[in-house]
Parts: sequence; C-alpha cells; structure tokens
Amino acid sequence: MEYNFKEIERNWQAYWANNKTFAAQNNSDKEKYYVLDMFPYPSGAGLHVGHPLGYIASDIVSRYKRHKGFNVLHPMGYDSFGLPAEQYAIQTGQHPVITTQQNIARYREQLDKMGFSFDWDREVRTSNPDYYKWTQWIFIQIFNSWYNPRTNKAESIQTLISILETEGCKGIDHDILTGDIEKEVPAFTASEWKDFDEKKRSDILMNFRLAYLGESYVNWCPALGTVLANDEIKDGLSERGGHPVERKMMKQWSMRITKYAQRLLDGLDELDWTESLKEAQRNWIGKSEGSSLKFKVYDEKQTNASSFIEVFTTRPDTVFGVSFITLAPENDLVASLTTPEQRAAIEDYIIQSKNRSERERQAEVTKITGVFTGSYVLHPFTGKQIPIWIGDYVLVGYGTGAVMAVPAHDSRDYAFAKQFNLPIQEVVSGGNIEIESYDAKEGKIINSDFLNGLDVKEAIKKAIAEIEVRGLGKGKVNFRLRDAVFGRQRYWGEPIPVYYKNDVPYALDENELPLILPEVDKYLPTEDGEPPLARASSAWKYKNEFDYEHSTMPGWAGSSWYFLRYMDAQNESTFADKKLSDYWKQVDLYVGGSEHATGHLLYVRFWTKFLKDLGFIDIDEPAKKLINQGMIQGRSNFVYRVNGTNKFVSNGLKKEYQTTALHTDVNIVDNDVLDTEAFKKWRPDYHDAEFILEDGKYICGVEIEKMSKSKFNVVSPDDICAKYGADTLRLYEMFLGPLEQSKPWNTNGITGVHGFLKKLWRLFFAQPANGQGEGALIVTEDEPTKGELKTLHKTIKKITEDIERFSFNTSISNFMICVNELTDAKCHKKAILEPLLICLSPYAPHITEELWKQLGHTQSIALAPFPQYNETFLVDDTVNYPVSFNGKVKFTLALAASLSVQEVETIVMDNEQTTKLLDGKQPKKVIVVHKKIVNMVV
RNA sequence: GCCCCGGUGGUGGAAUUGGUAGACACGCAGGACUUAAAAUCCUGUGUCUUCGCGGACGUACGGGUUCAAGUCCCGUCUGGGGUACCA
Repeated sequence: MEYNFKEIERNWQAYWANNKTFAAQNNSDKEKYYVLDMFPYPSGAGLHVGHPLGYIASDIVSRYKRHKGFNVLHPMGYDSFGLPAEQYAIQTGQHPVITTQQNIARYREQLDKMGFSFDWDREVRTSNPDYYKWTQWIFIQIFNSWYNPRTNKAESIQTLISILETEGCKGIDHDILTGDIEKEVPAFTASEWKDFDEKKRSDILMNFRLAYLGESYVNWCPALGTVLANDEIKDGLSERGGHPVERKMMKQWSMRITKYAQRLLDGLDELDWTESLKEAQRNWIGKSEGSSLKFKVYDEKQTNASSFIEVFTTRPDTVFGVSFITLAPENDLVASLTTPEQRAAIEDYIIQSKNRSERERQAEVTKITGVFTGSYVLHPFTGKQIPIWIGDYVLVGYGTGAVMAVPAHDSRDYAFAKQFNLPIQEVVSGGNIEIESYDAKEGKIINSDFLNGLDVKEAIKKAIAEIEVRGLGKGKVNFRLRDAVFGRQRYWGEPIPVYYKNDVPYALDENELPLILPEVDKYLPTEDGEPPLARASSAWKYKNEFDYEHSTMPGWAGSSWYFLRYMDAQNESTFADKKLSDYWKQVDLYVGGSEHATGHLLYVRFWTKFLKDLGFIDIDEPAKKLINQGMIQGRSNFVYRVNGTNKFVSNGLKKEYQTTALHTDVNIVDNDVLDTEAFKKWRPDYHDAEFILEDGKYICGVEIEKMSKSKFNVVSPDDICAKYGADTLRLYEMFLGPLEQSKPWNTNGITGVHGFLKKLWRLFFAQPANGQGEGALIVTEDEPTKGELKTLHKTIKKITEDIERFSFNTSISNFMICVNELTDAKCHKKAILEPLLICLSPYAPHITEELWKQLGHTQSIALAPFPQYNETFLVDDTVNYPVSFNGKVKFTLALAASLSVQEVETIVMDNEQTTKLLDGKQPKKVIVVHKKIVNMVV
C-alpha cells in the first residue's frame, strides 16, 4: 500500500462527519475542556494559509485533550453580520444574506479539507434570527439595568426606581451618579419624581441605563455612512476601507462600559494572557488618579460670581504653577466666556478645528493652535488672574474638557505657552525649564506656599487634602476608556429591539423577540440621511403604529457572547441553560489574533461581567488562557522587466539593465526559481516573454509584504492540500516556528515535513521494489529493544511537555527525530509504532487514522488514550561528561551514571588527555556537576 | 514620545531550571541507484586557519556577575507591533 493522502484524507473526513466523532457531550462525568478560536468573519476571498495557523494549533490541543480523557468542546461558527457583505450589496443589489451564505459555504469547504475536529452540530451564525434573538435579549437586559455603586454591580433598573421613589436624587453629592464626571443628574426629591411625566422619567433613567441613548461626540465616517468605535479606526482612517473620519455630535445608542472600567482592569491580573495584550488593555482603559479642581471665573461686575471652570488634574502638586486654563473648542462654557472683542477670533477657531478631520488633527500634533477667550479665572490659592484660552490639544471627551495648564511641568502646556508667550513658573525642582518642561514625578516642590519642600508624592496628597478642605474639588479617578457606541447607521446588523412612543424609547418585550431584520429596496441611507432601515415598508412598525429604532447593532454585539451560545447552541428558551454554562464555565484556551486586544476582547469581558452580575452565568471572565497566533505574512516574488522590452532578467543580473520590478504569481515560483513556461501562460502579454538567465535559471526577487490578491502572493490552503495533503499542511504550519511569532509564508521547507510522513509510512509498509506496485505491511509483534523503548518514551515525554506549553514546532522536530531513529534501527514493531501513532494523531490526524486501522483497529484513533511515558526507559547507564578547561570544552568522557561526584573527579584527573592539557600545572579548582559537566579552573 | 516583543549559520528555527551553541528541516556540494528523470538513500556543510591532526573565533554591540552566560545585570544600537495631545 502506498501513501495516497488524497484518498486517505477524503475517507477519514467523511468518517468523522458521519460518525460525529467530535461531538461534545453535555452530560458527562469527564472533566471538561473548552477550546475556542476567535470568531471568523466569512469574507468573500476565502481562507489563505495564514488563517488556519491558529485553528491548527487549537485543533491539536483539542485532539490531545480528547486523548487525555477530557470532554472537549471545540466549536466553530461565523460572525456573519458585517460591512463587506453590505458594501457588496450596495454595489450589486444582491441581498447580504445570499453573499453571506455563499461565503460561509466556501469557508466550510476549506475548513473541512484541513481535518479539523469541530463539533459542527453547535455551529452558530450571528446573522441567524435564532441567534440574534438572544443578542437582542441581552441588549434588553442591559437596557433594563443600571450600575449600582452601593453594591458595585449591575442591577435591574427597578432597584434604582425604588431608590428614586423613596430618596429622590440628591444630585452632585449623591452617591448615585452617572459615569461622566461632567454630566450630573440635577437633584430632585422623591415626591417630585412621582410627579414627573413619562418623558421626564425616561430622560432621567437614561442617565443610568447601561444601554442608553445619549448625545455624544462620535467618529462619523461619511463614506461608510456610519459611526465607528475608536478601535475601528486606524491612523484616523476607517479600518475597513481606509476612509476619512470626522467628529460629529449625534444621538446614539451607547453602552456604559465605563462603569466596569475598574473591574475590567482588576480582572486582568488573574488572566493567563500575554503580558503585551494585558498591557494594551490597561493602556486602553487608562486609569489615572488625581483631583478635580474648580477655578472661579473672574467677573469685574460680580454679576456672575458663582460660575466656575472645573478641571481634572493628576498633578495637583503643581497647582501653583498654573499660568493659564485651556478649554477644548467644543466645551459648552466657551460661548459664555468669550468677550465681545475676542468673539470673532474664537468663532473662527471653532469652525476651523471642527472642519479639521481627525486625521489632520493627529498628523499635525506639532502644530500648536489656540485663541484667548478674553476672560480670566482666579487662582484658587493665590487669587491671581489667570487667562482662559481654547486649544484643540484639549479633548472635549476626556475629564471636563478643560485643563489647568502648568507649562513648567507638562510638555504640551509648555509648547502652548512658548507659542503664545505665556508665563512659565517652575514649581518642581530638578529640571531646566529654560530648555524644556520637567514632567517627571520626582523632585522637591518650590514656589508653592504650603507645599514647599515636599517631594512630589507627598505634595499630591497634601494638595488633594487641601482642595477637599476648601471645597474646591476632590480626589478623583479618571479613565481614558469611553462608553462604547452601540448603533450603526447600516442595514446588515441586528435590529435594536426598541420602539418610540411619544419620543420615548421602549424596549420590546422578551416574548416579542426576535425583531426580524426587515427587507429594504436599497441598502443605502434615505434622502434625508436616515439609516437604511427607514426604507422598510410602512408595515414595519411596532403594533403597526410606533417606529422602531432605525440603527442596527455594531459588529461586536454578536461576538460578545457567542462563546456561551456554543454551550447550548439549539436552545429556544434561553441563550444558554445555566446548568450547561455552569458545566462548561469559561473557555480554557482561546486562540486568536492580537488585533482584537482593545475591541472584541474588552467587550466580551464586559458582557460576561454584566451577565454574571444579573445571575445568568457564574463566571466573571470569558477566557482563562489566551494565546495570540502570529500573522503569516506574504512572501512576494518579483521579475525584472528590461525597460521598453518584453525581456526579463534574473535577479542576480538585474544591475546591468534598466528594469522595472513586477510582482509575479508566487504559485509559479519554486524556491525563488521561476517556472518560465508557466509564466508565459500566466498572462497574455507575457506570452512572448524572453528571459536572461543565470546558471540556466530565472531567479526571482523577494519581498515580505501583507498577503493580498493584488500582490499575487496569496497561497491558498486548498492548493497545498491538493499537492501535499492536509496532514502536511498542518505539520508544516506548525513547523514554521513558534505560534506567537509572525513570519512570512515560504513553501521552501514543505518537502521536509512531507518526506517525514512518507518516512513514517515506510515504517509500516515496505518500499516496493523499483518504487512500483504496492508495498506490504511489515509491522511485527516482536518485543522492542531497550533502545527502541527509549526512543519511544523520550518522544512521548517531549511531545507531552511541548503540547502543554504550546510549543508545536519543537514537537514536530521531536517526531522527526523519533522516526529517524526508528528507521535507523529498522524498527517495525507494533509495540512501538502504535503508541507513536496516538502521539502524532493530534498533528496529522488522517495518516494516523489510516495506519491505526491498518494495524487492525476498528475504532477511531481519536478516542484512544494518550500513552504515558515511563521514566525507567529513559534512564541512561552512562553519562557523556564534557570536560572543560576554563569553561571551554576540550573533550568528552563516557562514564557510568552511577559514579559519584568524587569518583568522576578522580577518573577525570587520572585521564591522560587531562594530564596532557594540564601540562604539569595544578588546577586551581575542579567543578563536577553530577550527570552534567566537569569544569577545571587553571 | 510612551508601552510591549524580538536580534543565534546561506534560510526557517532549537537550546524548557545558567552547564557540549547551531537540534530538526530547507538550501547547497559530492556520491549511490537509473538509459534518463522523478522518488529514495548515503556523506559533508557556522567563520577563519591548517595538506591533515589540530587550533583560534563565534548567539546585534560595549561592559559586568559567575568555575561556567545565547540564557542573569547595566548601557548602546537595531527590527517589528501597539498606542498617542488622555491633562
């Protein structure tokens, strides 16, 4: 029999599907293990060889854990709402549901070819009403909840209503506040509350709901016709499509994730995620501790004596160094603070900064702009007049949108002060403020009244204490994290289950779900700028009367809870039975790209904590362990056309000509050698191409780039499977290097792993004479030798350790070493080969299933218990001691392992090579590390 | 600017706790089998030096700790990723 991978792989893939070999059991006495891949969006381009990298790793772990006796949950599904299908719909008119179905079918076909052990009975699709019914249900739970600071968790909005009914709201000083320090709910009494009408009550509750409708600045992308979240923007352009983004005030659905900022931060400590990923989340949450501080506005006529500007500062110790105040141009106070003389300049500036896109604003960080308002505040401690400026380096969305500028100790304030000739007062010693600001939190406070002589840390404490005593503000924690915008003005997403009655939004009743996405005539906004859902027929109304919400949910909605749905994918009465979520708990191993660090991975943690608060699940974090697979980059090949001709010159000779580098299809290049005949056929204009060769070959140039169609460097897993088989692909992707590392795809080494599988096959089947015909099964029942047992058990040990620490590349090497050793020993013994097959089967499932069957087994190898290594086979009788002089190894000495340190030393000292190397000198010191090394100091 | 991760042969990479640097694989060179090719197998392959035995050097660079450093510490250079007026 020969190694016919095509037939073998097709047969076993069919067998697994027909026998549901990988179905996870919801009722099991076994310990559970949950392995999850990050939710793929099924794009039209299909999978390239970079995508399966993580899937192969997670599949190896899944299969390994099954061998180890775990009840393994390893599901797959699709995050199938999203922009590309909708953009395609806009261009072609084809309903996104069709595009999505086609893309999923293509994905599935590709995934099936690679032999993954997914439990397909649990597949989910976020765009299925069966699924988004529960996404909508969770939205309603969030809408009907508020964050109770007294219990420090989310609760039903009813508990807030009872508080308002009995206590009312005490406003600013109440312990129930909204998330934003600048927006506080005005005070009212319990009886006032009872007299409020429906609209007023709704407006007040909106300040507390965890899903709320609020006015806020959003990132508006005109080209995509929708708002984007911060993590959907890269370098000021939209991540999808690279379109400009501008800031716009809009009424939007948002999620009050900021209420969870502290818990999201604290939770990171217990997670087994990479440090860099946790750091990214910490930075994104951006906790900073400081103080609020009020500056009274100076008013000559004392008519407006009560008005003030509140700022947030992390450096209250530098308060005596304040030389001006800067407001964000969008700050509400600007209008009232602008003096008539300054009005024109200020208005100009506001218009100018509004029109500057985010990208320009970011690109021109060094360009310092601002305008004086004409007004002043009074310094809270010295009573001095301090000018109020506006400048777009101050962000309206952070803190109060106002800063107390201390140019001596803040580089941005310093640049601003230099630009506009404002005073710079040093209050912390240690720097040279003539040259630059001194921002470090080190040194002694000077020129600062009661803070003088303290060091920075003490001064911060004392300053806050003083601010609080004088009622000027209080110690405060601020987060950089913003509430998450939850609406998109797009068609292809979950409808938000809300309707409007007299301008008051109401959530649908749970039993009215799902709210099905309606049909529309076009996937574009309406003439008056309403989202596409406004195009739905007039019948699409709640109770035929009230308008539904017209925006849809963002991409992250469906993916924020999908890991729970896999536990109970078909349940029609709840999103996941509590009994099952209590069994499966959290994901044990989550594999995916680090690009989700501040998006998906933050949102899914948020929803998990929310669902836990309301008692729907029992876990606090979605994934215990997470690994980021590296990106597989493309490796582009180039040909060099001699300018003005149809001649192509090989890379090594191109300097002698004037050439243009052109991408060529990497699939017609082997080890950087171009298949010139295939090249001629590749495109009509190359049909008559001529080549200038070196050493009879055309050598292509190489560059590492992103894998993309336009660069002709896309390698499809289908092609690799067709040429070498899925087992080779799986092994090779793992063999490339450590999983977390990014690396270019390069097929150069693939013959090595393919050859390994053939070599394995030859341990079972004889090489037929002349390579013709069928080789016979040559496996024997003979007793293995000590050496063979050592090879096997050494391998079992290494492989086990390697899988446990996700070092898949080294385990492949170890398999190769094992097969090389067994080949050299001419070992065809069942007692050795059988356990070896089990070890290898997570990596190369098809060939091992086939050989397992050939050994006479009738059950799938996937269910066989993983072999245990036996330490007694690994013990060496002799140790090869390297003998070194001053740390340099000169020779080795094979000695019995049983020898003591003293005995080893004696033997080494008596050795004639030692005598020769010592050349009559006495060593100063002899170090013998037992069973390791001998070192002599001379 | 700040944060994180890297830098080892011609190439991908190995060395898990400081203990023979370069495992395994590719590539390359030579050889066997073959009419030939493919497939397969064998030998060699860090650099310099030597006819050879051997010797010297060698993990980005400069220091340090240690009997012993790719591994630990300090400094520098460099590549990649993330993030950025967050007060």
